[in-house]
Amino acid sequence: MDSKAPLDVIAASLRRERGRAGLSLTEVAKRAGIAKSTLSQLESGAGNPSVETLWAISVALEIQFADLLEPPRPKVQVIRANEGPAIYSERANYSATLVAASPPHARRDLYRIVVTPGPGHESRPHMPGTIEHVVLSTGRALIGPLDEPVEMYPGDYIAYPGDVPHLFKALVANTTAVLVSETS
Amino acid sequence: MDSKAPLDVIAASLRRERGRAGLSLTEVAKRAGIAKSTLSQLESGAGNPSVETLWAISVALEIQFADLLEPPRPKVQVIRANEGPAIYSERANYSATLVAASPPHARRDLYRIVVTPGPGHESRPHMPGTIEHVVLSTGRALIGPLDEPVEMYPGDYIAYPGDVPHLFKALVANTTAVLVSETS
DNA sequence: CCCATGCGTTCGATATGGCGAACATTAGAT
DNA sequence: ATCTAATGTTCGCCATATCGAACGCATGGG
Repeated sequence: MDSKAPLDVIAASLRRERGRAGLSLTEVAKRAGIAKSTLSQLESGAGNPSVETLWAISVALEIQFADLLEPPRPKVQVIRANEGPAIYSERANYSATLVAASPPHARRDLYRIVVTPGPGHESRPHMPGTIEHVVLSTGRALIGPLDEPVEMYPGDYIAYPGDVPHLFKALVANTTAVLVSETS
Repeated sequence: MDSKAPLDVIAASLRRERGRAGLSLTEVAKRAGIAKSTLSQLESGAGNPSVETLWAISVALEIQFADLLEPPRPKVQVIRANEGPAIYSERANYSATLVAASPPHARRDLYRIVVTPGPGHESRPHMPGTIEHVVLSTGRALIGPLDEPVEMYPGDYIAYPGDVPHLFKALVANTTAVLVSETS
Protein backbone atom coordinates (compact mmCIF):
# COMPACT_ATOMS: atom_id res chain seq x y z
CA MET A 1 0.00 0.00 0.00
CA ASP A 2 1.24 3.35 -0.88
CA SER A 3 -1.91 5.30 -0.32
CA LYS A 4 -1.42 8.07 2.20
CA ALA A 5 -3.90 10.66 1.12
CA PRO A 6 -2.28 12.70 -1.60
CA LEU A 7 -4.19 15.70 -0.39
CA ASP A 8 -2.18 15.76 2.79
CA VAL A 9 1.03 15.30 0.87
CA ILE A 10 0.10 18.18 -1.35
CA ALA A 11 -0.81 20.34 1.59
CA ALA A 12 2.54 19.65 3.20
CA SER A 13 4.48 20.20 0.00
CA LEU A 14 2.65 23.42 -0.55
CA ARG A 15 3.57 24.89 2.79
CA ARG A 16 7.10 23.56 2.57
CA GLU A 17 7.80 24.91 -0.89
CA ARG A 18 6.23 28.24 -0.21
CA GLY A 19 8.31 28.57 2.91
CA ARG A 20 11.37 27.58 0.94
CA ALA A 21 10.68 30.33 -1.58
CA GLY A 22 10.07 32.80 1.22
CA LEU A 23 6.82 34.00 -0.26
CA SER A 24 3.59 34.99 1.41
CA LEU A 25 0.41 33.10 0.74
CA THR A 26 -1.04 36.25 -0.71
CA GLU A 27 1.90 36.72 -3.02
CA VAL A 28 1.83 33.16 -4.31
CA ALA A 29 -1.89 33.33 -4.90
CA LYS A 30 -1.44 36.54 -6.85
CA ARG A 31 1.34 35.09 -8.99
CA ALA A 32 -0.62 31.93 -9.63
CA GLY A 33 -3.68 33.90 -10.51
CA ILE A 34 -5.86 32.08 -8.03
CA ALA A 35 -7.82 33.28 -5.03
CA LYS A 36 -5.79 33.28 -1.87
CA SER A 37 -8.71 31.66 -0.14
CA THR A 38 -8.25 28.67 -2.40
CA LEU A 39 -4.59 28.44 -1.59
CA SER A 40 -5.30 28.81 2.09
CA GLN A 41 -7.70 25.89 2.04
CA LEU A 42 -5.31 23.72 0.11
CA GLU A 43 -2.50 24.37 2.51
CA SER A 44 -4.74 23.37 5.38
CA GLY A 45 -5.42 20.05 3.72
CA ALA A 46 -8.99 20.85 2.84
CA GLY A 47 -10.32 20.72 -0.67
CA ASN A 48 -9.63 18.68 -3.74
CA PRO A 49 -7.72 20.86 -6.16
CA SER A 50 -7.97 20.59 -9.91
CA VAL A 51 -4.97 20.05 -12.07
CA GLU A 52 -5.14 23.56 -13.41
CA THR A 53 -4.98 24.96 -9.93
CA LEU A 54 -2.01 22.86 -8.96
CA TRP A 55 -0.29 23.67 -12.19
CA ALA A 56 -0.70 27.39 -11.63
CA ILE A 57 0.73 27.05 -8.17
CA SER A 58 3.69 24.97 -9.27
CA VAL A 59 4.52 27.63 -11.83
CA ALA A 60 4.20 30.36 -9.25
CA LEU A 61 6.52 28.49 -6.92
CA GLU A 62 8.86 27.72 -9.80
CA ILE A 63 8.94 24.04 -9.02
CA GLN A 64 8.16 20.87 -10.89
CA PHE A 65 4.55 19.89 -10.95
CA ALA A 66 5.31 16.46 -9.57
CA ASP A 67 7.24 17.96 -6.68
CA LEU A 68 3.91 18.69 -5.08
CA LEU A 69 3.13 15.00 -4.91
CA GLU A 70 6.36 13.66 -3.48
CA PRO A 71 6.80 13.26 0.28
CA PRO A 72 9.87 13.84 2.46
CA ARG A 73 13.44 12.76 2.89
CA PRO A 74 15.91 10.02 3.98
CA LYS A 75 19.15 9.39 5.95
CA VAL A 76 22.65 7.98 5.74
CA GLN A 77 23.27 4.37 4.88
CA VAL A 78 26.25 2.19 4.05
CA ILE A 79 26.34 -1.26 2.52
CA ARG A 80 29.67 -3.07 2.37
CA ALA A 81 30.81 -4.91 -0.72
CA ASN A 82 30.38 -8.37 0.78
CA GLU A 83 27.43 -7.88 3.10
CA GLY A 84 24.74 -7.37 0.47
CA PRO A 85 21.52 -7.05 2.49
CA ALA A 86 18.93 -7.57 -0.19
CA ILE A 87 20.56 -10.07 -2.48
CA TYR A 88 19.13 -10.67 -5.89
CA SER A 89 21.29 -13.17 -7.68
CA GLU A 90 20.45 -15.32 -10.63
CA ARG A 91 22.70 -17.46 -12.72
CA ALA A 92 25.85 -18.86 -11.21
CA ASN A 93 28.08 -16.33 -12.90
CA TYR A 94 25.87 -13.31 -12.43
CA SER A 95 24.99 -11.57 -9.21
CA ALA A 96 23.09 -8.36 -8.71
CA THR A 97 22.83 -6.81 -5.28
CA LEU A 98 20.11 -4.29 -4.70
CA VAL A 99 21.74 -1.51 -2.73
CA ALA A 100 19.09 1.19 -2.96
CA ALA A 101 15.49 0.38 -3.70
CA SER A 102 13.35 3.25 -4.80
CA PRO A 103 11.55 4.44 -1.68
CA PRO A 104 8.65 4.28 -1.33
CA HIS A 105 7.38 4.33 -4.88
CA ALA A 106 10.15 6.20 -6.49
CA ARG A 107 11.40 5.25 -9.86
CA ARG A 108 14.94 3.98 -9.68
CA ASP A 109 16.75 1.02 -8.24
CA LEU A 110 20.50 0.89 -7.77
CA TYR A 111 22.35 -2.41 -8.19
CA ARG A 112 25.91 -3.54 -7.84
CA ILE A 113 26.68 -6.09 -10.53
CA VAL A 114 29.36 -8.79 -10.43
CA VAL A 115 29.77 -11.14 -13.37
CA THR A 116 32.28 -13.75 -14.37
CA PRO A 117 32.97 -14.86 -17.93
CA GLY A 118 30.47 -17.42 -19.17
CA PRO A 119 27.34 -17.75 -21.22
CA GLY A 120 26.28 -14.25 -20.26
CA HIS A 121 23.16 -13.09 -18.55
CA GLU A 122 20.03 -12.33 -20.53
CA SER A 123 17.26 -10.36 -18.91
CA ARG A 124 13.71 -10.57 -19.96
CA PRO A 125 12.02 -7.19 -20.48
CA HIS A 126 11.07 -5.32 -17.35
CA MET A 127 8.27 -2.85 -16.81
CA PRO A 128 7.48 -0.84 -19.90
CA GLY A 129 9.30 2.45 -19.87
CA THR A 130 12.21 1.14 -17.86
CA ILE A 131 15.64 2.48 -18.73
CA GLU A 132 18.85 0.91 -17.51
CA HIS A 133 22.02 2.88 -16.97
CA VAL A 134 25.29 1.02 -16.52
CA VAL A 135 28.75 2.29 -15.64
CA LEU A 136 31.38 -0.38 -15.88
CA SER A 137 33.64 -0.35 -12.82
CA THR A 138 36.18 -3.06 -13.62
CA GLY A 139 36.76 -5.69 -16.28
CA ARG A 140 35.23 -5.79 -19.73
CA ALA A 141 31.76 -6.73 -20.84
CA LEU A 142 29.19 -6.89 -23.61
CA ILE A 143 26.16 -4.90 -22.53
CA GLY A 144 22.95 -3.64 -24.08
CA PRO A 145 19.92 -4.79 -26.06
CA LEU A 146 20.25 -8.33 -27.41
CA ASP A 147 20.31 -7.10 -30.98
CA GLU A 148 22.95 -4.45 -30.50
CA PRO A 149 25.18 -5.06 -27.49
CA VAL A 150 28.16 -2.79 -26.89
CA GLU A 151 31.61 -3.73 -25.70
CA MET A 152 32.27 -1.78 -22.55
CA TYR A 153 35.51 -0.84 -20.80
CA PRO A 154 36.09 0.47 -17.26
CA GLY A 155 34.53 3.91 -16.87
CA ASP A 156 32.28 3.51 -19.90
CA TYR A 157 28.63 4.40 -19.58
CA ILE A 158 25.65 3.02 -21.46
CA ALA A 159 21.93 3.55 -21.28
CA TYR A 160 19.35 1.40 -23.02
CA PRO A 161 15.67 0.52 -22.83
CA GLY A 162 15.03 -2.04 -20.12
CA ASP A 163 11.71 -3.08 -21.54
CA VAL A 164 13.26 -5.17 -24.30
CA PRO A 165 15.45 -8.27 -23.91
CA HIS A 166 18.97 -7.27 -23.00
CA LEU A 167 22.33 -8.75 -22.15
CA PHE A 168 25.17 -8.53 -19.65
CA LYS A 169 28.07 -10.76 -20.61
CA ALA A 170 31.47 -10.54 -18.91
CA LEU A 171 34.45 -10.88 -21.22
CA VAL A 172 37.11 -11.11 -18.52
CA ALA A 173 37.27 -12.12 -14.88
CA ASN A 174 36.52 -9.64 -12.13
CA THR A 175 33.96 -7.69 -14.07
CA THR A 176 31.85 -5.34 -11.94
CA ALA A 177 29.43 -2.55 -12.67
CA VAL A 178 26.88 -0.21 -11.23
CA LEU A 179 23.40 -0.43 -12.69
CA VAL A 180 20.60 2.06 -12.28
CA SER A 181 17.21 0.74 -13.29
CA GLU A 182 14.93 3.64 -13.81
CA THR A 183 11.22 3.27 -14.44
CA SER A 184 9.33 5.92 -16.30
CA MET B 1 10.09 26.22 -20.69
CA ASP B 2 8.62 22.99 -19.72
CA SER B 3 4.99 24.01 -19.84
CA LYS B 4 3.12 21.92 -22.38
CA ALA B 5 -0.37 21.75 -21.06
CA PRO B 6 -0.46 19.07 -18.40
CA LEU B 7 -3.97 18.25 -19.42
CA ASP B 8 -2.77 16.94 -22.75
CA VAL B 9 -0.01 15.00 -21.10
CA ILE B 10 -2.49 13.46 -18.73
CA ALA B 11 -4.85 12.62 -21.53
CA ALA B 12 -2.08 10.89 -23.44
CA SER B 13 -0.79 9.04 -20.39
CA LEU B 14 -4.27 7.93 -19.61
CA ARG B 15 -4.89 6.35 -22.96
CA ARG B 16 -1.42 4.88 -23.10
CA GLU B 17 -1.57 3.31 -19.66
CA ARG B 18 -5.03 1.99 -20.11
CA GLY B 19 -3.99 0.45 -23.37
CA ARG B 20 -0.95 -1.03 -21.71
CA ALA B 21 -3.14 -2.63 -19.06
CA GLY B 22 -5.50 -3.91 -21.70
CA LEU B 23 -8.56 -2.62 -19.93
CA SER B 24 -11.70 -1.07 -21.28
CA LEU B 25 -12.64 2.46 -20.42
CA THR B 26 -15.73 1.13 -18.73
CA GLU B 27 -13.72 -1.30 -16.66
CA VAL B 28 -11.22 1.28 -15.50
CA ALA B 29 -13.97 3.68 -14.58
CA LYS B 30 -15.68 0.98 -12.57
CA ARG B 31 -12.49 0.06 -10.72
CA ALA B 32 -11.68 3.67 -10.03
CA GLY B 33 -15.18 4.30 -8.81
CA ILE B 34 -15.72 7.19 -11.19
CA ALA B 35 -18.21 7.75 -13.97
CA LYS B 36 -17.03 6.50 -17.30
CA SER B 37 -18.17 9.75 -18.80
CA THR B 38 -15.60 11.51 -16.70
CA LEU B 39 -12.86 9.21 -17.84
CA SER B 40 -13.94 9.56 -21.43
CA GLN B 41 -13.68 13.32 -21.23
CA LEU B 42 -10.30 13.18 -19.60
CA GLU B 43 -8.91 10.87 -22.23
CA SER B 44 -10.09 13.21 -24.92
CA GLY B 45 -8.18 16.04 -23.33
CA ALA B 46 -11.25 17.86 -22.13
CA GLY B 47 -11.86 18.67 -18.53
CA ASN B 48 -9.72 19.63 -15.59
CA PRO B 49 -9.62 16.67 -13.25
CA SER B 50 -9.33 16.95 -9.52
CA VAL B 51 -6.60 15.25 -7.60
CA GLU B 52 -9.01 12.74 -6.13
CA THR B 53 -10.10 11.70 -9.58
CA LEU B 54 -6.58 11.28 -10.85
CA TRP B 55 -5.62 9.39 -7.75
CA ALA B 56 -8.49 6.99 -8.16
CA ILE B 57 -7.51 6.35 -11.75
CA SER B 58 -3.85 5.81 -10.94
CA VAL B 59 -4.87 3.22 -8.38
CA ALA B 60 -7.18 1.52 -10.84
CA LEU B 61 -4.41 1.39 -13.43
CA GLU B 62 -1.93 0.23 -10.79
CA ILE B 63 0.56 2.89 -11.69
CA GLN B 64 2.31 5.67 -9.87
CA PHE B 65 0.34 8.84 -9.49
CA ALA B 66 3.14 10.88 -11.05
CA ASP B 67 3.26 8.55 -14.04
CA LEU B 68 0.25 10.36 -15.34
CA LEU B 69 2.24 13.56 -15.56
CA GLU B 70 5.39 12.27 -17.21
CA PRO B 71 5.71 12.25 -21.01
CA PRO B 72 7.43 9.65 -23.22
CA ARG B 73 10.56 7.58 -23.59
CA PRO B 74 14.31 7.55 -24.44
CA LYS B 75 16.91 5.65 -26.53
CA VAL B 76 20.31 3.94 -26.39
CA GLN B 77 23.42 5.90 -25.57
CA VAL B 78 27.05 5.15 -24.83
CA ILE B 79 29.69 7.40 -23.34
CA ARG B 80 33.27 6.16 -23.30
CA ALA B 81 35.51 6.53 -20.28
CA ASN B 82 37.71 9.19 -21.80
CA GLU B 83 35.29 11.06 -24.01
CA GLY B 84 33.21 12.65 -21.31
CA PRO B 85 30.75 14.85 -23.23
CA ALA B 86 29.47 17.08 -20.48
CA ILE B 87 32.45 17.54 -18.23
CA TYR B 88 32.02 19.00 -14.83
CA SER B 89 35.35 19.05 -13.11
CA GLU B 90 36.43 21.12 -10.17
CA ARG B 91 39.58 20.90 -8.18
CA ALA B 92 42.70 19.55 -9.80
CA ASN B 93 42.41 16.17 -8.15
CA TYR B 94 38.66 15.76 -8.52
CA SER B 95 36.70 15.25 -11.69
CA ALA B 96 33.04 14.47 -12.10
CA THR B 97 31.62 13.65 -15.49
CA LEU B 98 27.92 13.96 -15.98
CA VAL B 99 26.92 10.90 -17.96
CA ALA B 100 23.14 11.03 -17.61
CA ALA B 101 21.33 14.24 -16.82
CA SER B 102 17.80 13.87 -15.63
CA PRO B 103 15.60 14.43 -18.65
CA PRO B 104 13.76 16.67 -18.93
CA HIS B 105 12.90 17.58 -15.40
CA ALA B 106 13.50 14.25 -13.81
CA ARG B 107 15.15 13.94 -10.49
CA ARG B 108 18.45 12.16 -10.79
CA ASP B 109 21.84 12.81 -12.30
CA LEU B 110 24.46 10.15 -12.89
CA TYR B 111 28.15 10.99 -12.55
CA ARG B 112 31.39 9.14 -13.00
CA ILE B 113 33.87 10.28 -10.37
CA VAL B 114 37.67 10.13 -10.58
CA VAL B 115 39.75 11.38 -7.68
CA THR B 116 43.41 11.28 -6.80
CA PRO B 117 44.78 11.48 -3.25
CA GLY B 118 45.00 15.01 -1.96
CA PRO B 119 43.19 17.53 0.17
CA GLY B 120 39.89 15.96 -0.69
CA HIS B 121 36.88 17.48 -2.32
CA GLU B 122 34.27 19.25 -0.23
CA SER B 123 30.89 19.96 -1.75
CA ARG B 124 28.67 22.71 -0.61
CA PRO B 125 25.04 21.66 -0.02
CA HIS B 126 22.95 21.15 -3.10
CA MET B 127 19.25 21.55 -3.54
CA PRO B 128 17.32 20.74 -0.38
CA GLY B 129 16.11 17.19 -0.46
CA THR B 130 18.98 15.95 -2.55
CA ILE B 131 20.33 12.50 -1.78
CA GLU B 132 23.62 11.21 -3.09
CA HIS B 133 24.30 7.54 -3.70
CA VAL B 134 27.86 6.39 -4.27
CA VAL B 135 29.24 3.00 -5.23
CA LEU B 136 33.01 2.87 -5.11
CA SER B 137 34.42 1.23 -8.22
CA THR B 138 38.13 1.17 -7.51
CA GLY B 139 40.56 2.48 -4.90
CA ARG B 140 39.71 3.64 -1.41
CA ALA B 141 38.07 6.83 -0.21
CA LEU B 142 36.52 8.79 2.62
CA ILE B 143 32.97 9.67 1.67
CA GLY B 144 29.92 11.17 3.33
CA PRO B 145 28.79 14.14 5.39
CA LEU B 146 31.66 16.28 6.68
CA ASP B 147 30.89 15.34 10.24
CA GLU B 148 30.72 11.60 9.72
CA PRO B 149 32.58 10.43 6.65
CA VAL B 150 32.90 6.71 5.99
CA GLU B 151 35.89 4.82 4.69
CA MET B 152 34.82 3.04 1.54
CA TYR B 153 36.27 0.07 -0.30
CA PRO B 154 35.58 -1.21 -3.82
CA GLY B 155 32.00 -2.37 -4.13
CA ASP B 156 30.85 -0.49 -1.04
CA TYR B 157 27.73 1.61 -1.25
CA ILE B 158 26.78 4.71 0.69
CA ALA B 159 23.86 7.10 0.61
CA TYR B 160 23.73 10.42 2.41
CA PRO B 161 21.91 13.75 2.31
CA GLY B 162 23.30 15.97 -0.40
CA ASP B 163 21.85 19.11 1.09
CA VAL B 164 24.52 19.34 3.78
CA PRO B 165 28.27 19.84 3.31
CA HIS B 166 29.89 16.57 2.32
CA LEU B 167 33.23 15.10 1.36
CA PHE B 168 34.92 12.91 -1.23
CA LYS B 169 38.55 12.27 -0.40
CA ALA B 170 40.63 9.65 -2.18
CA LEU B 171 42.96 7.65 0.04
CA VAL B 172 44.83 5.89 -2.75
CA ALA B 173 45.58 6.50 -6.40
CA ASN B 174 43.18 5.39 -9.10
CA THR B 175 40.07 5.94 -7.06
CA THR B 176 36.87 5.93 -9.10
CA ALA B 177 33.20 5.81 -8.27
CA VAL B 178 29.70 6.14 -9.61
CA LEU B 179 27.55 8.83 -8.07
CA VAL B 180 23.80 9.22 -8.37
CA SER B 181 22.52 12.58 -7.26
CA GLU B 182 18.85 12.30 -6.64
CA THR B 183 16.66 15.29 -5.94
CA SER B 184 13.46 14.94 -4.01
C1' DC C 1 -3.13 56.94 19.34
C1' DC C 2 -5.04 55.70 15.05
C1' DC C 3 -4.87 54.70 10.58
C1' DA C 4 -2.57 52.11 6.83
C1' DT C 5 -0.69 47.94 5.10
C1' DG C 6 0.59 43.53 5.27
C1' DC C 7 -0.62 38.81 6.70
C1' DG C 8 -3.85 34.34 6.67
C1' DT C 9 -8.55 32.85 7.61
C1' DT C 10 -13.69 32.45 6.96
C1' DC C 11 -18.05 32.92 4.33
C1' DG C 12 -21.73 33.35 0.63
C1' DA C 13 -22.24 33.29 -4.56
C1' DT C 14 -21.19 31.17 -8.77
C1' DA C 15 -18.84 28.73 -12.23
C1' DT C 16 -17.76 24.01 -13.35
C1' DG C 17 -16.28 19.11 -12.62
C1' DG C 18 -18.31 14.80 -11.83
C1' DC C 19 -22.27 11.72 -12.07
C1' DG C 20 -25.79 8.79 -14.19
C1' DA C 21 -28.96 8.04 -17.97
C1' DA C 22 -29.57 7.90 -22.68
C1' DC C 23 -27.09 7.46 -26.82
C1' DA C 24 -24.65 5.57 -31.24
C1' DT C 25 -21.84 1.76 -32.56
C1' DT C 26 -19.91 -2.73 -33.08
C1' DA C 27 -19.64 -7.82 -32.28
C1' DG C 28 -21.37 -12.09 -31.27
C1' DA C 29 -25.04 -15.34 -30.51
C1' DT C 30 -29.47 -17.34 -31.62
C1' DA D 1 -32.32 -11.24 -39.40
C1' DT D 2 -32.87 -9.72 -34.49
C1' DC D 3 -31.57 -9.63 -29.82
C1' DT D 4 -28.02 -9.17 -26.33
C1' DA D 5 -23.88 -7.38 -24.39
C1' DA D 6 -20.06 -5.03 -24.85
C1' DT D 7 -17.71 -0.64 -26.28
C1' DG D 8 -17.02 4.79 -25.95
C1' DT D 9 -19.61 9.20 -26.48
C1' DT D 10 -23.00 13.09 -25.32
C1' DC D 11 -26.25 15.51 -22.26
C1' DG D 12 -28.76 17.65 -18.01
C1' DC D 13 -28.55 17.91 -13.09
C1' DC D 14 -26.22 18.44 -8.80
C1' DA D 15 -22.31 18.76 -5.76
C1' DT D 16 -18.40 21.37 -4.96
C1' DA D 17 -13.97 23.84 -6.06
C1' DT D 18 -12.98 28.40 -6.86
C1' DC D 19 -13.68 33.15 -6.38
C1' DG D 20 -14.13 37.81 -4.14
C1' DA D 21 -15.23 40.32 -0.18
C1' DA D 22 -15.22 40.80 4.53
C1' DC D 23 -12.94 39.52 8.64
C1' DG D 24 -9.33 39.26 12.61
C1' DC D 25 -4.74 39.96 13.66
C1' DA D 26 -0.31 41.69 13.74
C1' DT D 27 3.23 45.75 12.40
C1' DG D 28 4.81 50.19 11.88
C1' DG D 29 4.30 55.15 10.50
C1' DG D 30 2.14 59.46 11.04
